Amino acid sequence: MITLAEENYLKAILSISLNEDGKVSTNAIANEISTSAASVSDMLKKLQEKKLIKYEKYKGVELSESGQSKAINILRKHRLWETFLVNKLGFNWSEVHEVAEQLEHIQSAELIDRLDIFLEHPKFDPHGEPIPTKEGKIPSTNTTPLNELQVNTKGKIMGVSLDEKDFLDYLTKLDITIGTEITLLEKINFDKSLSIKIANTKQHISNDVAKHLLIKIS
Amino acid sequence: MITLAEENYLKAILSISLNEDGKVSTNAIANEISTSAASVSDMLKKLQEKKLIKYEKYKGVELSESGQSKAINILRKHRLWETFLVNKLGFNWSEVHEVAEQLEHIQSAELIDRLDIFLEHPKFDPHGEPIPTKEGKIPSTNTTPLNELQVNTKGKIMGVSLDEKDFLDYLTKLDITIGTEITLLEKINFDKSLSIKIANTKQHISNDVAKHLLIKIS
DNA sequence: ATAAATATTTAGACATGACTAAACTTATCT
DNA sequence: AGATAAGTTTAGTCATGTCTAAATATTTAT
Repeated sequence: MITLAEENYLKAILSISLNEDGKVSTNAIANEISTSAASVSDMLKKLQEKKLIKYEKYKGVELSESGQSKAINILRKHRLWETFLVNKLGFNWSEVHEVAEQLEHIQSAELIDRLDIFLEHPKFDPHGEPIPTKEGKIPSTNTTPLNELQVNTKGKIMGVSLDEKDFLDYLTKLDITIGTEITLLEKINFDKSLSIKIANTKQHISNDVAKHLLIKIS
Repeated sequence: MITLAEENYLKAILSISLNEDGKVSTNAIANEISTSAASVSDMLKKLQEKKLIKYEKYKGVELSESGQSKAINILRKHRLWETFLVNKLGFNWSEVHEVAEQLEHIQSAELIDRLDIFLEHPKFDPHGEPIPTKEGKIPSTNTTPLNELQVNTKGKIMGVSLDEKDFLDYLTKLDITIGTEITLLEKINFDKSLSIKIANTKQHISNDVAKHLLIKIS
């Protein structure tokens, strides 16, 4: 059996792996789940014993086949539950993360199969992120972070890559949501901030915000 | 904060209290949650510290106000989730217990409020048991266990007081479900077993089965 | 190439929640 | 009432997962 703590470590390693390539460092994990590097080090030994990761002391870590499959399944559960919470229970997209973090650990394959059917096999969660398939594939989205676009590019917001209340509430205030048409007007070299146009209104956002907006160029 | 283990103890104490009166014994709890009396003894001390129970060594235990309120809330969550699993996801009534045992520990008052609305404020769970109100009341049902009825009484099955797969599957095999009309034909003194009539068919069931069938006399 | 800074691991402790074995309390039987 | 049985608690141990402080390894800078 896999414990709750172990699941959270696998999830953290997957999440870091998806954002950067190469092995995952102890510190990166410690930072991701707000714990000490020492605790991470302890846990990596246990995950290694269970063959859920490939780990060499001081060399960083990556998920094994079975570890990755488990981690992707947790991600699938997380995104399906978020979809349920927003589409069926009427939660706002900024309110669902914490609850989904609990729900993702419920153990029942049958439950997730039925939830998937009940939601009519959604492809994306409320933040536009792709829902991994039952077979453990994460569909790719062909989107680009807004801060990597060239000036004067026009596109549509397909999703956000950060699931944090403050961030999502701010987007809502800016009238930014999934499907919003957006044009990149100007990049400020000094602080990497961006001028954008949304619904014919000019706005200015920081690089920290822009890098989490996923755009499909039109 | 209350831990998962603590929640399970409160739930066990409530469950025993609902079936018999007076204080709850250490052994009864140990039996209910399949653990040792020693472990129960340890935990009772902790629950006492947190003022969730009233406990005197060797004298048994009862829930405090706040303990009872927490326990009833867990029961409410359990029964709402079971309703969701059966009514929305299409599970059979014999399959939902284990999953609901996990879901009942999800921490979010908002989630349960919204689930209750989504399910249109159900009064009974799939086993006919009353769903406690948000205010912590358990509606009474005015039903009698089948084995306590007098011979020749006719009634309707309103619910079952045991949520165990083998039991529920057996009922299904006997064509017994909620709403089934039933007549008590005969009580056998020797083993307390019963002859009953269901849909004009005579059947014979043990006392162990009968005591978990809740009847409204018609 | 070596020193300093950074990253990682080990050692030792602690809290939680479980266990067995032993001791103690309460109830029951003659 | 005294002995025995049944129920309960205590003592000591263990696994999990966390922590801080110290030791060790790796990387970076001069």
